[in-house]
Amino acid sequence: MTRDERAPRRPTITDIAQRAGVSISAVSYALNGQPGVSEGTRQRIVAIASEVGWRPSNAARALSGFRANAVGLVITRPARTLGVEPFFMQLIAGLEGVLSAHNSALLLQLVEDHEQAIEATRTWWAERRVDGVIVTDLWTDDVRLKDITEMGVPAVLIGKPSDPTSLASVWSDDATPVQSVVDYLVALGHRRIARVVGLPGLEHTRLRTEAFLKAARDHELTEIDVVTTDYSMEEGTRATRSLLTRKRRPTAITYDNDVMAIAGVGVALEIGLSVPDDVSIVAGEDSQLNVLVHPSLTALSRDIPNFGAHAARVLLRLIETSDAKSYQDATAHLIVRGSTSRPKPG
Amino acid sequence: MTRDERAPRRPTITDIAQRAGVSISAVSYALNGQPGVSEGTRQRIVAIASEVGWRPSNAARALSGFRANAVGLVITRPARTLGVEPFFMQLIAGLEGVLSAHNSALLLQLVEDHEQAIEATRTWWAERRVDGVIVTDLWTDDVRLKDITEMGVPAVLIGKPSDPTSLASVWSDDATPVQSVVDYLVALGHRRIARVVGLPGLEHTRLRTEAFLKAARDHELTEIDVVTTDYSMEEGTRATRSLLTRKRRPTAITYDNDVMAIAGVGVALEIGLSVPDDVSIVAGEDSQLNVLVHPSLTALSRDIPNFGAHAARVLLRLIETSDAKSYQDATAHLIVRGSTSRPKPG
DNA sequence: GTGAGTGGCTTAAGCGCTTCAGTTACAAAC
DNA sequence: GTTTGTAACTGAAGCGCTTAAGCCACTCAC
Repeated sequence: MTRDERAPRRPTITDIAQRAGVSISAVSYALNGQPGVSEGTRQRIVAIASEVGWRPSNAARALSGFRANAVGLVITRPARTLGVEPFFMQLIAGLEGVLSAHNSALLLQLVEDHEQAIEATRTWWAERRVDGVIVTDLWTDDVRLKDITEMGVPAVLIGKPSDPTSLASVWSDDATPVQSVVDYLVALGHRRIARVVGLPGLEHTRLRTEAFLKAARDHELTEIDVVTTDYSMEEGTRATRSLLTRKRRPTAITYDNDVMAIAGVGVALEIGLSVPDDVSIVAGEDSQLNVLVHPSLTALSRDIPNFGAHAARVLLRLIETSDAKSYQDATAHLIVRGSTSRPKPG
Repeated sequence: MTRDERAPRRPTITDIAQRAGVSISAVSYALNGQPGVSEGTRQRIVAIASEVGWRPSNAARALSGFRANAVGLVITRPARTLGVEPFFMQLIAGLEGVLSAHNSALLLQLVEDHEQAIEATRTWWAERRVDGVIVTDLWTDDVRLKDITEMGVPAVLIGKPSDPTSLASVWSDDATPVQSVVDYLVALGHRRIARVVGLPGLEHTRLRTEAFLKAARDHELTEIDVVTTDYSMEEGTRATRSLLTRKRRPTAITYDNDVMAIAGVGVALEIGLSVPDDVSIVAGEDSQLNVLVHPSLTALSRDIPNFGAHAARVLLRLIETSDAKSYQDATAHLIVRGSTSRPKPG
């Protein structure tokens, strides 16, 4: 296959070497800041390089034992829940900032299930397209961790894995925020609290639900409920409808994300209940969506871009030094807005 | 720099050649489906390759004149408007589907302005990290097109460029949908219609506004308004507030995206106006957000993943055959929901 | 004056793959 | 039985870069 004829041949270090009258090694040393060339020669070479607009060929660098200068992110979510979830875009924004500052590219792939995710990761790593990967949406007993460990690909997990692993992770405390939400609702006077949770297999779903149950026990709440969904609007709607049409409906519902919480508000209105008078709503993830709607939603907030930035930093460090150090990010905090209040007496 | 010692050395075609007792060329031919090996040998080689888990080194392939097997997408949007905009995630999902089926990776970069976007593209192309790029958010007289054309990087534009260019584009008719929205609103009885538009520099903003003005002339509407924003929720709020507090406020407002339309509903409620009784709202972009809120929003809908898929196909074709063929995608159509109705008489 | 550095450079090997130009063996053609 | 042709394979160059090893002054210590 021929190269692209339209574009003029891009300059290589050979061209620079010729123009400078030195060997290509000298050029390589000069351009990489390695010792082995005099300061004068280096400057001459650098000048020529920038004059001809030279850039290193990533393929050539990667081939001679260096990095691919890229990290991979595989997102495993059904396509329909993806668009509206601001989480991933924010995470990507955070990752990106750090990566591009380190001249690393971000490879993105969206897949439907874990098997495809593993396959994508395996391909990337086997083809040495990436130097490492970011793994999101950890499941309890996640099958991927074994594969990833075996592959030997540097990886940073987003979230705390359920089992001890040698893989590095960037995580934040899932239990405390849930606890504080329950404390808050109980303090307002709520006794019937329900939780609409995301995908049941996810480890953080488990952690949060556990924390919820513990908090309920602490407060001796007897009428609590946990409904499982897939994070989608539709299931948020379904879950809320089922909760709010019970004989003794909850006076407060907390959701694992923002999209479902908003769907929940819609259902309440549809049923003729007012938020927050008849039912208080708490979103488990914060985004602009929560302030976009009326009433604006009380939510657990985290700085997700920052979270992503941390993950990127840990991964780059891991790639660079093979030194895996997990990092605990800030804990989500409650932002009280208009969707929560004391329950109506009675 | 040494290779990663943790991982076992990955198999290369040399290993396969040894085990099969043939030359590496034979292996290369066999694995690429090229003529030059007998069927028996080919099968033996393929068997060994899959047994040892061989995958081609992307760097090596790229270096020997082949592709990088990746395409780049630079998204130029301020970070804060990105998270909530479902558009890009859907576009990415569409791109991704086609790309990964063709074993091409997607490189993603988020930048703040056009200069950074050009720089990112230039770097990717100069380093031959990508075989082509997708260009979104075309501006009127977009400065990038000249650079991109000069670079010679295969590119597909999302949207119709304002000036004739040799670059391929995937676009949909922007004028007709706007026209149909105005027709619809006028048919309902609206005479005072406002439009809240996105970034003023964007070409499709210009096209739509032009279409809006033309439609208004056609219907002899004298009290129309166009307010400029940056697509963000905040500016949507600001624009709506300014429109709805005028002495003669519009009875219908159309927005260039969904996020601002939702913000607009919020403002109406805050002012004490009812949607759609006092003011009808139309969102210019459809997503699940529109059905998430109450009332659900009448919107212009497009199949964005499909749009992305088309763009990916055109780009791959362009890369493959240097044959640039623009593609007109389906025109957005109006989906009537609860946010529009006849204006209150008076 | 010799030996031992040392700075500044070059040579060459090698990363994993593709591909062009042979080479060999063997069947078909005459 | 020689030529011709072709299928099946090998050799080797080359993609652009890094880097170990070598070479050649030249300086400095003794």
